Amino acid sequence: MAKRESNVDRVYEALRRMAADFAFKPDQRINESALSEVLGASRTPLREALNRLVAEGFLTFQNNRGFFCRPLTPSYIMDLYEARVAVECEATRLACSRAADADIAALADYLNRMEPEYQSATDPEELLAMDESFHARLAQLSGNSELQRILNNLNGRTRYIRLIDLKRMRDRAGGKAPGDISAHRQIVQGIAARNAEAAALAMRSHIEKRREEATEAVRIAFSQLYVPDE
Amino acid sequence: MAKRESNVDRVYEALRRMAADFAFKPDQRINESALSEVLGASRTPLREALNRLVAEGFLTFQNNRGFFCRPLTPSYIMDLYEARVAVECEATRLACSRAADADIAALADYLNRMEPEYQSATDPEELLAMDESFHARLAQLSGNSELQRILNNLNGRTRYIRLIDLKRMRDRAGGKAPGDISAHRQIVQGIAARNAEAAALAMRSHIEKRREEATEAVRIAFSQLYVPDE
DNA sequence: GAGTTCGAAACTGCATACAGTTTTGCGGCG
DNA sequence: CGCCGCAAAACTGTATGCAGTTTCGAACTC
Repeated sequence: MAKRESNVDRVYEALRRMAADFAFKPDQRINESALSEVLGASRTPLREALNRLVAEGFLTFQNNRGFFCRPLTPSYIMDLYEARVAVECEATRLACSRAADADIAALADYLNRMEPEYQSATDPEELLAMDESFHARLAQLSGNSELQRILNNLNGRTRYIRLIDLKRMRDRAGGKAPGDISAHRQIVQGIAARNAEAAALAMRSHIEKRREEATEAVRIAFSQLYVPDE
Repeated sequence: MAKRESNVDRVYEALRRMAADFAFKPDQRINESALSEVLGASRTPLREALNRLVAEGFLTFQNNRGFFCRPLTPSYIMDLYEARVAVECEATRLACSRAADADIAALADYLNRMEPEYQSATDPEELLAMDESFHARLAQLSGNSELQRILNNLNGRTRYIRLIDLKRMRDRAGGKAPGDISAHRQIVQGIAARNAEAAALAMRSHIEKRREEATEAVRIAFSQLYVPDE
């Protein structure tokens, strides 16, 4: 048998994480030679991975000038959140009309089991992972793998902003997670009742609330990205 | 000054067209050496382009086995159409709430100017180009470049099926284009009236009608792809 | 004749090299 | 002091070669 994971895959995963976390600063040019040395691979597999990330919207590319980190602007983040609304609301509608009762119940159960952990967690990364997991599971109920794929991509690209947002919340008052899980519960209830409009509406307002928070988070992200170290 | 288009771009465009048109049969393995010779480029840029197409969902990839044409199944096409509903309905809603009157009027005007051409055209490729152009313009009205990007990708991946569908329509009765443009007109009217729900509903039923046709078209596509030549 | 094994051929994965382009930095000029 | 021009350095674009893996087919077994 052979190795299951190629060099390109490894490099791709590393880059994806770096790009999602803005390890490259917005608009920063990416030096292939330097990066290939850091990642322990030659430029050929590195460029293959970079090309994938361009296609996924994590990076940009200019002829004869190379790869760049995507810019970070409020309107870009807005666009991503609006796209999330589109994808997740439709996924919710589809889940209403075709998800199995057992699967809906399983999601509700998941929500219940997670609740204590969710309420007590303070680590933003952990909170975000749980939140993303819920939304991914919900998208699964739609039975549509394209919507799942798109959502996964959008989540990857808003991840950094959402983390900033969660950190901000943690550092201020502690009253955030409770409201959040109730929103999730409301969505699941709508699905369980097979009420597509209600469920989709709950999803929409849930995401739009997040989006408004995110706008503020972008400003903070800016300061973290441009002033940060030393 | 330099050449604006690199070799990779050229190869990418060629491959994208080939993939969209199923010049490779579903699940067919793609031979890099042979393909690089056909396209007049070495394997390095070819592989970079192939990687982009994998990220965009036009091809698949397996470690140590190479690139494959995506499979073609009814459920896959359904997924793409459902994703289109998600994206275009939300784009329509956004257009209602924020497009400039002038831009909406321009789209209505475009529809009017195109109508004679649309009514008289018989070439499926031409019809499809006009249809895609309308939908792309409408997405532009949303002011959301992510939705535009996703729509563009989805259109690329349903392109072949839609062509098959249009060919089928042409070969049967001639009563198709008229119904179509009226649906477009209805959507634009909804936007002009700033009636988001009506416009989105019109868009939804427009695409869902197409989707049902497409399901039948997939069956035809199968026969064309697996039995076809000689 | 169906199934198995094994070696050769074909193909992919990746490093490297070099050509062409862009960027940088320095010296001269206004 | 700033600006232009130019040459060197740095970087990207792509071809090529080789190592490792998979695929194919012929010979062999039952």
